[in-house]
Amino acid sequence: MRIGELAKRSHMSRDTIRFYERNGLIFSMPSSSGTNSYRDYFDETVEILSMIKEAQDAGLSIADLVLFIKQLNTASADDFDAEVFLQTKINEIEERIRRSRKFLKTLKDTRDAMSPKRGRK
Amino acid sequence: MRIGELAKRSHMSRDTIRFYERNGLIFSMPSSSGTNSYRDYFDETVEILSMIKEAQDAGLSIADLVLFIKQLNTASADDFDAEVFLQTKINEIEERIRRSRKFLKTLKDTRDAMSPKRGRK
DNA sequence: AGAAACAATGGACCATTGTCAACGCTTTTT
DNA sequence: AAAAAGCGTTGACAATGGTCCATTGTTTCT
Repeated sequence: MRIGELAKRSHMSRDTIRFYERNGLIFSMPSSSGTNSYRDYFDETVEILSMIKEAQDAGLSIADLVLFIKQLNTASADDFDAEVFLQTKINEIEERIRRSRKFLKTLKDTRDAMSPKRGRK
Repeated sequence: MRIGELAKRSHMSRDTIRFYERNGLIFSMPSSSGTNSYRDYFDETVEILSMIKEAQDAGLSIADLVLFIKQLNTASADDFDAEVFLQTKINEIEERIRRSRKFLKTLKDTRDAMSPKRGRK
C-alpha cells in the first residue's frame, strides 16, 4: 500500500510516517511498478505503527524503539544484552505505571471531593 | 528553605525548579531577611514536586498541571468545568495505562520467548 | 487531455522540557 | 578578610517529536 493509505489506516499523518521511517522504526520497499519513486508499505506496518503508539504511551522514546527493533532482527548474536535491555525497559514501564496509578488516585480523590458539592446544590 | 536544599530534597536541579516556578507550577516567597533576593520555599513543595513527577509519568504536560493547579485554587467559581477537566484527564490516563500494559505484555512475551534459548544452551 | 489528488525530498520551523554559562551579588566557610 | 559556595537573572542552547511548505514528478479522475 502507499503512504496515503497507511496514513489513513494508522491515523497518523504522512509526515509522521516518513519521520518514523527516516528514524528506522518502519521500513518500505520501492513500488513494484518501478516507474516512480513511490514507496510500498507492508500490511503489517499498520500494526507496527499501533505498537509504536502503545510504546510511546508507555514512555519509550524513539531511540528505545530503534534499539528494540534492532534486537528483534539481530536474532541470536547476543541474546543476553537483548534480554537485559528488555528487562530494563520492563522495569521502567512498570514503575511508570505505578506512578501513573498513584497520580490517578490523587485525581480521583480530588474529583470525588468535588462532586458532592455539586450534588448538594 | 532555599532553592539548594529543595533541589537536594526533591532530586531535581535548581534550574528545573526555577523552570517550574517560572511556569507557575510552584510558588515561593521572598526570603524573610529581606536583605537579599533569595527565595524561600515551603516544605510542602517537596511533595508537590514529587507529585509533578508522578503526573508527568502519567503523561500530563506542564500546561495540564498549570490548569490543574489553577482549578484547585479557584475554589468554587465553576466546579463544573473543573470536574469535567478532571474527568477528561482521568480518562486519558486510564487509556494510557491500558496501552502501557499492552505494550508491557509484548515486551514480556518477547523476553520469555528469548530466555529458554539461553537456558537450553 | 487537463485537473485534481497523491507522492518524494529538502529544509525551515515549532512546542515542549529542560540545561548551561556568564554575571553580579550574598552568605557561609576557612 | 578572603575564598568558596550559593543565589537570581538573562539569554542562549539542546534534544525530542514532530509539522509545514515549496518544488517537482506521478497517478487517477473526469
